[in-house]
Amino acid sequence: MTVPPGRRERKKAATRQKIADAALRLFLERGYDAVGIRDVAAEADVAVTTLFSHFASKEALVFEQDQDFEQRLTQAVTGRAPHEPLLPTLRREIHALVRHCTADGAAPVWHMIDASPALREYEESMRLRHAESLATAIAADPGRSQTTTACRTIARFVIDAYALAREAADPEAAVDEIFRMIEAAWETASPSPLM
Amino acid sequence: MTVPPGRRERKKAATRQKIADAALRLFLERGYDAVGIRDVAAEADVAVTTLFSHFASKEALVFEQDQDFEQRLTQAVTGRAPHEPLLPTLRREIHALVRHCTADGAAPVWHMIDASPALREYEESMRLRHAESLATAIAADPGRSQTTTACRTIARFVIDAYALAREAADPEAAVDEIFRMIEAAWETASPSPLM
DNA sequence: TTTTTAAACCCTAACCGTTAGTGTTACGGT
DNA sequence: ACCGTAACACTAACGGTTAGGGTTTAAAAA
Repeated sequence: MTVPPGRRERKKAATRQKIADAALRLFLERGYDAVGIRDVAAEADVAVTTLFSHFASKEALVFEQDQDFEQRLTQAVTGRAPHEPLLPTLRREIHALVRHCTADGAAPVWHMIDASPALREYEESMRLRHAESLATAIAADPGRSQTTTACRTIARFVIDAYALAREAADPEAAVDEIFRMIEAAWETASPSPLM
Repeated sequence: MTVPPGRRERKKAATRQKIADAALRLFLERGYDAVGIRDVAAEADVAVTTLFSHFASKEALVFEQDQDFEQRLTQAVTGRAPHEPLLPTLRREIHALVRHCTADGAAPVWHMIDASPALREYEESMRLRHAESLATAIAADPGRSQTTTACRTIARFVIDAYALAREAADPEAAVDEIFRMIEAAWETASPSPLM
């Protein structure tokens, strides 16, 4: 698998990267709102239509690689050792993700995101999609008997944990605090106790 | 209070209503995406700029009166009888809101919303704002000692309950199921037990 | 009352993200 | 060597949104 990619795919990847780099550079230099799509295309030396064949929207230029987010969460669920409990696994993963985006190098980018309502909104709707994927992964987990609603609820709560922790004064501690609440909610949704 | 409003304010309110009515009529007739802002303005017989002085965006035309949502939730918290527990109050309110928007008359509008990604996204970002207001209201509740993070978390969970219940097969039952989970989370966040 | 202020409204023209239509180039399979 | 097609370019437009600048009229000040 992963045969040596041909010249074609390498060129395509290079173009995509060139666009993403140009976009990030301009956005950080002049501010997201002050940079137009036409500016980015010119800086990357591509046509506007080409830009949009690589990125679905202006906002997507900023969240270039955040399909990882979705995959990491669902894989944490589906790919964990058998009998390993669900929520500690998710907590560890959220910890890692929060740490990743509160790292020093990422600060300017997140500052830019927080400053733009359009970007905040986009990020939120991204997270909604992530929550749906996560809910599906949780519902498919073997040896589990919660309702569909409970699974979707927990998935939302986990995504909320990420969003809230990012904004908290002490993100790491916030993850733990919120996950204590989620654990309690999850146990309540279990069909066994007192039945 | 509420002195007789002058002619000016009455005219303004009438214009706003005329725009909202025209918009809803056209949207339901032809579909949200097939109707342009210029169409709505023409139907309401106002200038496009006037339309935008009453509504911040095209999507806001659809969610015309949903500031109620925010106020109902925060007032349910701040205006409840002393010593009345928080979560049952919120559960009752969410029940009412879910019932309201799953009522028969509201079906066409919600069908339209579900059919448009732009509207779904807008609604979600609206709910984020609602969650923030609710979190503030909860945090300001007297005789309570949860952390800020816990309050924001619970507020999010409550808003999630609304969103998830709306989409569930049996919305009323879903509200109860999710609130059982939220209660457990809330108790875990209380600083008293086992200390 | 008269005068003044400013809110509500109108119109035109544009800005900006995004897309359709239509070619052109050049890689990759045959 | 040849053909199909993926990647890219160019132009022009569409649709939401805003800026600029003007007119009317309710309401507050004189």
